[in-house]
Parts: sequence; C-alpha cells; structure tokens
Amino acid sequence: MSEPEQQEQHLDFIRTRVKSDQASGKNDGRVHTRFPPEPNGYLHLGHAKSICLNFGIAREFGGLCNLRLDDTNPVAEKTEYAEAIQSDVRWLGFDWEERIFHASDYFDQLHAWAVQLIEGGKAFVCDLTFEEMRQHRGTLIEPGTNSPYRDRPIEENLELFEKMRLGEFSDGSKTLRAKIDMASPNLNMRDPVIYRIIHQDHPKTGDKWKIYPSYDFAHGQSDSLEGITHSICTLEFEHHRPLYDWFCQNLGIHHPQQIEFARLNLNYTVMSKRKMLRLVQEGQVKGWDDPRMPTLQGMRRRGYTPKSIRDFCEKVGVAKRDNVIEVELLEHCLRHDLNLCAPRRLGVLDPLKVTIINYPDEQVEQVDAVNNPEDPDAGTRPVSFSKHLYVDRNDFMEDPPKKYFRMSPGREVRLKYAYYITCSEVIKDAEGKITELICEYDPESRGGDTPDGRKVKGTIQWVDASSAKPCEVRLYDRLFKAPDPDKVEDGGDFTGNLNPDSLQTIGSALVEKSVTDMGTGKPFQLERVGYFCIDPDGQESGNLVLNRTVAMRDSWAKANK
RNA sequence: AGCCUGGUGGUGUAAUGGUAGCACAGAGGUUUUUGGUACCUUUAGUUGGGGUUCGAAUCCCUACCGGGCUGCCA
Repeated sequence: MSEPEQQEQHLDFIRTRVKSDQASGKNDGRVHTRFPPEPNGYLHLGHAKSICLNFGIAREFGGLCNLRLDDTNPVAEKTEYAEAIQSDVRWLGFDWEERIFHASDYFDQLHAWAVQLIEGGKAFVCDLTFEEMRQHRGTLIEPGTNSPYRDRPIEENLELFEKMRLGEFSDGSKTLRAKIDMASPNLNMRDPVIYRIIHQDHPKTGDKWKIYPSYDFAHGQSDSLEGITHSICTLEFEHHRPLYDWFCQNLGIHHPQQIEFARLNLNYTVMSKRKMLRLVQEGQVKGWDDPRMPTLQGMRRRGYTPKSIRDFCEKVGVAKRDNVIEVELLEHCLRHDLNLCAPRRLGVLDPLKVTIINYPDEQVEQVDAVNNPEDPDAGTRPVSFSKHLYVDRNDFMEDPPKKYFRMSPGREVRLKYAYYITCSEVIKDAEGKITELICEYDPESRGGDTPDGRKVKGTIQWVDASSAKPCEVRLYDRLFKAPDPDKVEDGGDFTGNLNPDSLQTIGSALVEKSVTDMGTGKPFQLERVGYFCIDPDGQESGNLVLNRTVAMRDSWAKANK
C-alpha cells in the first residue's frame, strides 16, 4: 500500500523513464533488465551499484532481471571469476532464479547474424593489419578512409568469413567489419570490427570457435535475444549506443533501449579492475579479498553486511554527472546496520592490568551483560568478573585533561555491567611505564548502580584476566592517503598515494571468552571500540584473528584533534 | 581541434515554468551503564553573462569549467 507512495517521490532519471515506458505500454508493459559483467575479474562496489539498480528496477516494476556473463573474449576470462560473480551477487541478496545466461550461449546465432549482414552487403572481411586499420580510421577531427577491401564481392566475403571460422587464418590477419560510415564523427561507427580471429579455447565453448564476436556485436543482440527492455550501462558506452541501435535495426530484431548512468567513485580508494589488479600483483594488498579492497569479497571479509551495501547504493542515487562519493556515507550505512544487528561483547585492544585490592582473592562471579541495547529480545549473557582484570590503556590517564571522563587516580568510574571502581595506586616499571593499576571497588555498586544513586561520568569496558581470550586484531584504515589516488605529482602513479598505515596489526588484544563462539565473518561490536568479525585466517592454527570492520564514531577523539 | 555529454551547499541527490528539499559530512545541544545510539537545533547551494516570462535551477543564446571518444578490451 505504502510502496507506490514511496516510489512516487524522487525517482531517478532511469526509473522515471522505465515508469513512463511501462505506462505507455511499450514492450507490452514488460520490464526486463540484466546485469552483464565480463568474467575477467572480481566484482566491486561499482558493480554493486549496477546490481542494485538492475535488480531493483525489475523488482519495483514487477519485472525480471537476468544475470549474464559477457564472455566474448576468451583471452581474459576464467571460470573462477564467473563462479565468484555468482556467489557475490547472491551474497548481495539478489536472485536471478533460472535466468543465468552467457554471451557465448548465442555464438551460433551471432554467427548467423554476421552472415546475414554479409549477405545484405552490410559487412565485409578486411585484411588490414591492426596498424593499417588505425591509420584508415582517421582521427577525432578528420574522417577516416575506406578500407581497400570494403567492396569485396559478397560471395568472396562469405567464403573468407567461413575460412576464418574454420581457423584457416592466423590471429589478427583478418577481421569482419560492419560497413557503416568511415566519415562518421562517432569513431565507433567507422566500420567497426565485429568478429576477430582468436585461436584460443573458450571456458564454455571449448575449441569450437576460432573467431569471436566483439562486445558491440554481442551485447545488444544478447539483450535482444533475452527480451531485455532496458539495457542499463555506464556512461562510457554512450558512444556505442548508435552502434547498438544500428545492429538491432539492420538485423530487424527486438530493440532494447540502452540507458547510461555515471559509474560510482569513492574517495580514498580506486574503483577500476585494472588498478586493483596492480595492487594484487604488486603485493600492496594480500589478494582480491583483502579487507581493505573495495571488492565485494574484500568487503565481505572485512565484515560489511549486504544490507549496508544495498542501502548505500540506494543513497548514492543515479544520475549522469560524474561523482565521487565520500567514504563517510558508506561508513554511515555500515554503522547504521551494524548498530541494529551486531551483538555486543567486551574486549580491550591494549590491555592494562587492574587489581581490585578489596575484592576477595579467589572469588569469581558472573555479571549480566546486555547483548544488544537496540534489541531487547537479544537478552543478556553472563560474563565472569574477578579480582584481576584488564582495561584499555587509553582509558587511564595519570594526569588527565579537563573533559576526560575515564580513569585517573582517585576518580571513580563504572566498569560496564559490573562495579564502580576507583584507582588508588599506579604501579610503574623501571622506565616509568605504567604496568598495573591498583583499585578499590564498591561492593554496593554491583550491576553498575549504587543505592545512593551516585553518578559517574565514565563507563569503561574490561575483561576478566583468567578467562579472557588473547587474539590478534587487524585494524584497517583507508587504502590511500589522498582523497583522489590518481592525483599525483609528476612522474608518479596512484600507488604513490598508498597509505603505508592502512593495516595495523595488534598481537595481544584480549576479548571476553564468548567471542570465540562467533562464527567466522559474523559481525559483533566490541563495546566502545568498534565493529569486528572473525577472520578465516586463524582457523587452521586455532588462533583468534579479528578484523575491525569499522571503528565506533568517536566524538572524544575528534574533539581532541 | 571535431563530436558526444554533464555543471544545484563540502559531498551525493531531488525539485522538469510557481516556497530550492533530503541524506552524509561540519557546528551546537538533550538523553544515555558504549564519549555509541536516538532526538533537537544550526551553518552552507542553483558556474558566469545575456534573453523569454507576471515568475527561470528548469526554456533560449553565449562564455567558462568537468568528463568521454582515435582497441581486433568490455
């Protein structure tokens, strides 16, 4: 009921168009989109925007969305990538049902259409080399010149194309070109290559083909065959639209509408496969799923939730102008979701020993800790408390500044869910480094309140020394130190802007015992510290390794900058 | 240089001839057993110049600025 109402406001330009097409009865009111990645790498946040757009539009308008692997070039494509793509789309929360297709499913039809074009005098086999073709193409301001092979008789074209198909020519020696207009201001229309010779096996079709269709000859026709109504792609394909239209028209087939939108950019990171590949190859990151990478696999390992990414994609909007989104928006979406769903636990990154002198030596008790204040149904859990504890080193200052609420000598603070304590003595080593805090507790304050209603300004987290689990914690910061990694001094490239401190490893953190029960990759909050999840890394060694997904917002730290 | 395309607060995105709105970020505050969350308040914008109109972010002209295009990649 309320759904159409919500859609009424703020439709982006693509949805506005889809809506009007549907209203006017175009395509019999059908809406059918597709997400068509090339299986030559891993999906990243930019793809997520496209996935959310295509699947989202289909859902909102009662239509369908296909998953299509655009596998027209066997040189770079691998089954490994195709599988990762499917896993990532599913993880993001979308379902293509039985509609997964491959451009290679259409190779026979595409070939037949190429023959049809030749027979109609609209395509020809060209013997120009790569270099010669470049020279004939002309420039941005000058028209090109016709290939000397352009007027080859139809019969000869048919014969040569057949020999190309049979593998009788070497790679690059011949191409099949559409016969359009060498003087067109749009370079894509200057007799584009539609089939090239590639003697390489294809992951799907094996050694059946020695010739493969180009993107331009495959994409629109694949859309057409699948009955796509709106073919949504990024801005760089704008100049290809006339070609897309030309093939549909000249082949006399169903003609989907191509619509272009601006791709997503995020500051402090890179969003191109090419650059990510370099980071992986040069060992700047540990792999495609490094938690610092903007790949879906990296974000997943880092602890991002699918919902937060979908929410982000919705919030960035869809338009045609170039954009750079601030990471703060992504982090906002992340924290917003995590705050609602992540269970709370206690942990200290930089442990400082605390001994409560007036607490019975051998006593151990269980205090109740709230699992999630945002979700009463999450209940509570028992956490053990005893004479020997650890707190975080940055929660104590011997000589605190004015608005510091945490521990300092003589100031009473609350150990969350446990007792009020007051530091009475600071113990240091020979170098003057604080090694231990001697404190006194108020037995009346169990649970965190006192009968006299006395208030404390500071509440800090802690762990019980005997039961806490040691773990390794990986803290991540932005991958690049510059908002725009591509903006470099002369002679450098984007790798010069890498942030040397993007990964900080803490070897000796302590977390409450129940953290061990969290499954790998499941987000939880270490109260006052941030959101974390268990990394697959410590699995085999039996060690506990945590990734910090994102820190808590910290207005105290910000105020002290 | 030619063609295509786009310019709305710091960032992103609405308003399609009729009150420039929303979100993030920033600032201030209230609540709080997370310096979290939630809530409240607040700063800040139509690239410049002409024109049409009672009225222009919106239509026209012009200047300026950004992006894209010379793969047998997608």
